[in-house]
This record gives sequence, structure tokens and C-alpha cells, in this order.
Amino acid sequence: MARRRPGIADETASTRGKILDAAERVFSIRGFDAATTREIAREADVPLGLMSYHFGTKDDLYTEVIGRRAEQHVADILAAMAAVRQRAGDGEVDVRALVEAFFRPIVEKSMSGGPGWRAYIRLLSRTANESPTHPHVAAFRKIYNPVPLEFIRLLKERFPKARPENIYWAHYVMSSAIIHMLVESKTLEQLSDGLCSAADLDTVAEKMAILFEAGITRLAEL
Amino acid sequence: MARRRPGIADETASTRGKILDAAERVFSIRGFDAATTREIAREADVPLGLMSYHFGTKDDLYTEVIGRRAEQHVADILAAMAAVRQRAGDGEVDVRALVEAFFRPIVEKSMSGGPGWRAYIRLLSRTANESPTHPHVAAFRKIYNPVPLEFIRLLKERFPKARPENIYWAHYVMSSAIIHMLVESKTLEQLSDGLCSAADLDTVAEKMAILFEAGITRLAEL
DNA sequence: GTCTATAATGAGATAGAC
DNA sequence: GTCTATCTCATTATAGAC
Repeated sequence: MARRRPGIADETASTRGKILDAAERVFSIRGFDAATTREIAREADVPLGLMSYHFGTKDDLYTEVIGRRAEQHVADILAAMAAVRQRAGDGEVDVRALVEAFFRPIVEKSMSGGPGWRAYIRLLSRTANESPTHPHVAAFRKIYNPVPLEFIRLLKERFPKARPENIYWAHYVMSSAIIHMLVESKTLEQLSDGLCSAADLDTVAEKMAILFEAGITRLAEL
Repeated sequence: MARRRPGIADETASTRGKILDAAERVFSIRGFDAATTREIAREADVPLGLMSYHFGTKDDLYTEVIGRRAEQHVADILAAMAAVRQRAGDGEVDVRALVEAFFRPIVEKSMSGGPGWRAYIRLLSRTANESPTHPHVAAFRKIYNPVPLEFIRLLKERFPKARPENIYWAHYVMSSAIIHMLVESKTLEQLSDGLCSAADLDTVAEKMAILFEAGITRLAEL
């Protein structure tokens, strides 16, 4: 059985941990602006006063919610990409595997990491859609920055003749799609009349990898 | 509570029009929750009291902001798709042209339709990212519903042997990417060190059409 | 560390004069 | 139709007892 990160494990039962868990849920459902510290306190079954005592402002709380899981998430994505690179040896990196490396850690955490991770993923997606001028958004971008950098580096290595701008565009289109798909709106379910579900992240990952392997390759080999 | 619904041209100079224009700007920058009716009134240079008089609740105002442009937008997209269909005659619809038909009306309005349209497009993207449980989101989805339906219908016609679910997935991935790209965060600019700009919607449309032509075709011909 | 009570602010919406 | 003044409520954050 995998050991949980000590920071999180120690906190799950504590007041701080209860608040962070509740904040994660409420922020992920309501978004930063519509969420209220009162609702979070109620959800955590903790008096309102403890919110400020433990975390200061609402902005600080949000930053800590992101910070609690972000580093592990980034590390896992980078590890998955490194594995893809290593499997390729002296040959070319497999583009489809690279796309999956970007997305799989998210899928696994969302599906098997427990409800906390699932809420976190929704929260992440929401945050990526917010204005970078928000202080909490800036903090989040800084932590995740190595991921696109490495993805782009590997793509450039895989397509040495590609025009750099097309590499950036390919990554931009792909990451945009991923970000929005993680909000889990019910659009897909309604359009397909229940045939497909956006909550089925395993299938999302598969279809996405197929589509973007072809699309990225086309753009890079232009 | 007198509620008239004149055309946009008639309203630009009126109080109603000034409020709608200001609401469009503020909502598109702040999002629904963070926007305040006070800021909108200030921006419109109109006393606060007129907000409720003309539009009732904040939710109603938002709905009217969307409603003012949505129908024309939808009509333009459907017309572009119909043109693509007609150009194909008895032959197969061009997938790349179809993708462009989905996106081009947005680009043109955002770049040449004036600042109002540009704000509206950002607002649209924000709205698509919000929870469908919000009342104003539901109204917006209802108006836009014919667009995905027609896109999917044409894709099914173009790939009669494709498994329907792959058609839905293809559309889902594409529309997700489009939605997020329209928020115009500065991510792409920063990553590419100024080489690419997400605000350059003309190029966005071109790159996107290339990528998704290949990606959608791959998924559909699986 | 925990909790209650409350301060201070800002929100959406309205009343009523003009 | 317009505008000022205000109502009512919910919010973040804090003060201070335990």
C-alpha cells in the first residue's frame, strides 16, 4: 500500500486538514469568487473564526489548497514524461505516449486518488481558466510551469525540423482542450444522449491521445 | 418594470444600451460572480437604481447580455457550415473547412466586430466554463445548442462508417479547445517568449483547423 | 488551539421624489 | 425615464473569552 505524503496524512484529521478538504470541495464546485468562507467552515464543521486563524485570507487559503497537491502532481507528470523519453532510447519519442504522459497522472489521481484528488482536478481546471492577474492564479502557474516546458522540449526534440511556433501552437491547443475537459460539464452526455461521458476520464485520455497524436504530428510536419 | 427589446443599433446610445455595453465588458473581465452591479453602473456612467429598473436582477442582466448577440452568432456559424456543405455538392464535406466554419465567425466578430463583440467572445468562453446549474448558463446553452448538433450531423455524414461515439468525442475535444483558447490568457505568449500570441485569432484558427482536420479524421476512421 | 460574538464592509435590490 | 437615499442581507475578518 502506497504511503501518503506525510504532510497530507498528518493533517487529514486535524482542523487544518478538515478545512483544506472542505475548501477543496467548495472551491471546486463554486469557483473562487462564489465560494464563501462560511460555507467552507460549515462544510468542515469548524467555527468560522478558525478560518482566519489558520489560513488568514481567503486568497491564502486557496493558495494552500493548490499548494498541498500541486508539487506531487507536477512531479508525477514529469516522471511520466521522463519514462516515455527513456523508453524511446536513441529513437524517436512516441507522440501518443507523450500526450498520455501529460494527461494520465491526472486521470489516475482523479479516478483512484480519492475524492480529494477529484475535487482538486476540477479546481485546477477552474483555476487555469481564471485571469492570471488574480494572485492565487499566479502562484498556481508558477508551480506548474515546468510541465509545458518539458512537453515542448520533447516535442521539439521529436520534430527537429518543425517550425518552433507550430510546436507552441500544438501544445497550446492540446492543453486548452485538456483544461476544459476537466471541468466535467454535462455537455457531452447530453449531446451524445448518454453514449459518452466526460466523467469517464479513462476514455477521455484514450480518445484524446489518438486525436492529438495525429493532429500534433500533422502540425509539426507541415 | 417596462421591458422593451429594441435592436442593438437603437440601443447603443440609450441608457439600456450603455448598461448592456458596460455589463458586457465587466462580466467578460471579472466573470459573473466577481462582477458587481455597482461597477457596471459606474462603468456605464449610470446611477445604480437604473440597473434594477431596466433589467431586474443581476442574473437577468447577464442573460440579456448574452441574448443580445447570441442569435446572430449562432446564425452566422450555421450559415458558414451550410456553405461548406453546399460547396461539397454530392461529394464529401471538407473537414478542415468544417472546423473553420465553427471557428471563423468567432474570429471575425472578435477582430472586426468592434470591442463589444470582442468582450462578448470572452464572456462566451467564460460562460461555457461555468456550471450548467447556474440559470444564466442554461439559457446560453439552449441558444447555442443547434451549433454542435449540426456539426455532429455533418461529421456523421462525412464519416458514415465511423463509430458514433468517436464523432462525439472528436467534437467534444475540439469544442473544449476552442472554448478555452478564447479566454486569452497570456500562457502562450509567455511560453513561446512572444513568438506566438493567443490574441492573434486568425492564426489560432489556421493552426487549429490543421490540427483538428488530422485529429478528427484519425479518430473517425479508426 | 478553540470558540462566540461582532465589527466593518460591500453586496443586490427598492422606495419614492423628480 | 431618471436619480438619490436607503433597506436588508451576507460577506470577510477580527477581538477577546475560554
